Amino acid sequence: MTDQRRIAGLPGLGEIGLGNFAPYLMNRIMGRYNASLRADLAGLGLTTPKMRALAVLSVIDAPLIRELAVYAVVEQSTLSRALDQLAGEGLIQRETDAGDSRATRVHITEAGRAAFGAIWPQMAAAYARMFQGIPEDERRAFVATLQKMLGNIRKHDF
Amino acid sequence: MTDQRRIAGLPGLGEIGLGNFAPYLMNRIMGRYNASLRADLAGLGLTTPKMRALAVLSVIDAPLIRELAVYAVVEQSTLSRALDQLAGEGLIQRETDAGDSRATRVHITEAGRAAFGAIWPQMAAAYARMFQGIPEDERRAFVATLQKMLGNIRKHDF
DNA sequence: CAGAATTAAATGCGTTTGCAAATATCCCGG
DNA sequence: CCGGGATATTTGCAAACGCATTTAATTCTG
Repeated sequence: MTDQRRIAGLPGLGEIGLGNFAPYLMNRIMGRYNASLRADLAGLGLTTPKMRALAVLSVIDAPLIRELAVYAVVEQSTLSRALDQLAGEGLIQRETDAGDSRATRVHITEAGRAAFGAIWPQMAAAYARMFQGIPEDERRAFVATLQKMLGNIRKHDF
Repeated sequence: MTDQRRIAGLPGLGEIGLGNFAPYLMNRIMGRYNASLRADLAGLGLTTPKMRALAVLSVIDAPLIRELAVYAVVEQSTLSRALDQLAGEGLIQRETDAGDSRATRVHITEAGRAAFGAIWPQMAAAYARMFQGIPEDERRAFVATLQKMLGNIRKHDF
């Protein structure tokens, strides 16, 4: 089967090797990163979608919910429910868009910024561990490649 | 708040910028990659955990379930149930380990290889799109950095 | 070598998720 | 300016998930 595939012109996962297949490595790394963070978040009454919404909102002002869903990498229905909770806890506010009453803009509150501030050190620590021993120029090249990849994904919209 | 953080010596997410924060970019990219794949998988009666198990098993022979969980980046309890389904569909076989009767080794069947073969082209296509326009040496450097990162998180076990 | 502690895997259970459908609003062609 | 189609968000619902616990077997310790 593997041989058939290769003859057809498409190298199989076996030929590439798990440890050389970038999407595998990225899932593996982010799986750990996210699982680690989730444990920390639980102690603060946060979930991954809630934290991601706060993270984006700490940087982007008053996006529409559908934009926030893209930035935060959360399904819109999941985000909708996460925002219910965040609003109930006073960490964000929803406001109907001025020019389009279907749409909703989301604002972070001071309490929301404080909540994100409380987890940021753990995120930064996980980040630091991840890149430990990797020199600055290599980090920059890595991020530059990621940015190209994001551009590709956006363009092709998958 | 942001200023307080910086004064304390820790740059905030605002200073770094979402688009320069590697974990954010990686989550963003893999979020799309995984969501896209999930849609393709649904048509084949597969879920992400089932596909990941098959992917790893197509490359690693007869791992223990706990090893498979690590390689496949799936919670052990989730994997246990995914394996129930895969076994029911004849795509894998579970076998008690010879030297330790608590442990179970998992084997992929020919049908399992075929099932993975059916989705691999889509995975490969998503991979190709992701790295479109990125030259070979840059890809190699990127993967090398990922391998270092995986080493870091493994060593520190988070 | 008994029994405590550890490890592997499966399972119970409440929560979360994602898809699809519903609801509400907007935009455009005729 | 009316109706059909598009768009923004929410919600219903069944499936999936993850944590904690259970069951079973192994290993360590005194």
